[in-house]
Amino acid sequence: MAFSKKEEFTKDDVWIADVGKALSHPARIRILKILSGMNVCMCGDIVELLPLSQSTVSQHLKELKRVGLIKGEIEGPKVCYCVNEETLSKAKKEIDGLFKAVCAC
Amino acid sequence: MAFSKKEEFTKDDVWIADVGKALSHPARIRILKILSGMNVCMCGDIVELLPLSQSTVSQHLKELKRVGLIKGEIEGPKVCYCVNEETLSKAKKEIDGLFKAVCAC
DNA sequence: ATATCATATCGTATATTTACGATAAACGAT
DNA sequence: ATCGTTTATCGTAAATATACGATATGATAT
Repeated sequence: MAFSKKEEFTKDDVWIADVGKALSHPARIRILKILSGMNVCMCGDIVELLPLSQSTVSQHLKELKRVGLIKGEIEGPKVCYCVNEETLSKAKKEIDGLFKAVCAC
Repeated sequence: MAFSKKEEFTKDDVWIADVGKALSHPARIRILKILSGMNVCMCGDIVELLPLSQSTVSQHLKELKRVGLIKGEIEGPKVCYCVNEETLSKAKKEIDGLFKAVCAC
């Protein structure tokens, strides 16, 4: 973006777009699914389930954490990740609202 | 992406990610909302409602069209855009499914 | 034929994303 | 104190995304 114009949009639209961005890579969709159901899950476990290097997975986790869709608790040398139900719930509501506003579905 | 590894994920995950990408810019969220309710809408009308140049808006429309969230019909010299209820409906269902899989919401 | 209008595409600059290996940082165990 | 384990960050390269002005395209009207 040759200096992005995101300031010129509403907070709501920017937030939905941010969630969209977090969901815009299949690895991150996969990570969310992996974390679901589990109470916690280590980064290393996720790395083993994905065709990506440890550092790349760490970046994807960071992006999901940035928007708040997951959270990570440091537990000794490990970090235990889990989905953030609160933000996910908010995201679902916002996206539902968008679809409701945009089409009859 | 130093040659993306998207082939290594499931079709479903790639598709949801693709929808996420289409929704990952506030201008495109805005465009969807603008098109909603209207049967059709010209590109030029949208340009006037956004703080972006005509060529940039055209690119955003192209991205939305790529995933199928909107469609454009050529009508004389104009192109009339409208939301694609069919794809939006599918997108809503898939995203709902993701959220249902991922959290209790 | 030519002028006009609407839109897409091209060329370009800059920013961001994705990916990796290598290294650093933080902790527990020996 | 040093070692192994786990994760984050740095450095880097290549691909994409965002934005714009300029130009091309395609259709209608004169």
